[in-house]
Amino acid sequence: MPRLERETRKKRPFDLPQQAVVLNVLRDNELFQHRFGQLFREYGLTQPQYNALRILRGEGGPLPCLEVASRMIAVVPAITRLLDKLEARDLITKRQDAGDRRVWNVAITSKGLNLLAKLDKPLLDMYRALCGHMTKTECNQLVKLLEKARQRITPESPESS
Amino acid sequence: MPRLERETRKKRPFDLPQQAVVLNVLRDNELFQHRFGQLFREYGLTQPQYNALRILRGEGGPLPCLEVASRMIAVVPAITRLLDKLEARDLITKRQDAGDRRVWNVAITSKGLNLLAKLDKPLLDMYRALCGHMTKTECNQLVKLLEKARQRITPESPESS
DNA sequence: TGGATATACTTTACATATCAACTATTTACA
DNA sequence: TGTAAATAGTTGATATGTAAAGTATATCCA
Repeated sequence: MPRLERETRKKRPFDLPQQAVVLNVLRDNELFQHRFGQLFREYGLTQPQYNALRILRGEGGPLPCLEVASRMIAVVPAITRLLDKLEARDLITKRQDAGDRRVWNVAITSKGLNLLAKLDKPLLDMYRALCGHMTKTECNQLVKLLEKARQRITPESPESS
Repeated sequence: MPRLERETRKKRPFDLPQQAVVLNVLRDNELFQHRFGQLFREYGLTQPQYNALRILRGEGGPLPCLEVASRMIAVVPAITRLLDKLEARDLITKRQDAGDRRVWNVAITSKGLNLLAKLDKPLLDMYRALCGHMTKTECNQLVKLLEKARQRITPESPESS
């Protein structure tokens, strides 16, 4: 019996190889997310909060709220509340755009940058702890296949099927 | 620039191949979950609700609440509410165990089975729509690598590091 | 046999995902 | 110009993930 079916004590085999792909992705994700969630919480963050901050750090400057949302594959209303909470903790700033007053630009603060910096090393350690038993070649191969697996799905607008 | 970094407009390359693995798993999962969530909602279910029902159908008989939780990698309090809601909709039954009165056994009802049956074909279509461009060989290889990737993580008790 | 411990949940509280509906502002165009 | 449509974001309601604390029952063991 393949591994996932044994782990979940599933009685029926997979109907399709594609089904096995999807369910195994979901499974790995659950396990990974659980660990990362624990780490982030030690630093007073949740995963989505961390993601938003990391996007802003990577950008290096202000971004419109919806741009942050699209990079996170977050549904729009979720971003409003998430960013509001980060702003309330002074981890980001949120300012109305001068040119288009519908737009609110958010940027990471130095307090936010400091918090992220504290997480950099523990995160690298976590990556190694979770997947350090895989060789670089295996990792690259797995990444390539994961890229191909999501090829048919538009990343920018998940709702456009 | 590797694909995920371009998709998310990330400016820095990955520090580790293991990091790329984890982040690509999270990415595929987000995209997959989004699509499946939409499908389930058309049938009045959420993903966790569907999972619980599928576990009970697969089992073919009653299971203790916590057994359902462990197969879903759900934290315990979440299961209580989820199962209560399914019971309120008559999709499952929940009965106190005669031998051990701490235990509540849940089982899927015929109404629950009918609902799941309606989803079987759309789900197979979805698997094909998402990953149908991958060959069987690629799927199997990807599954093997995903299994290896989670090898170090105990599936039964995610909290036991 | 009785008290400490373990087990199987439940309850509460807070954060996020999701949809639907709404506000404010801008753009397109007749 | 002025009205319809599009865009950017907010608000409200329901469901789940998570931790912490509580309840009921069972088990261990001195």
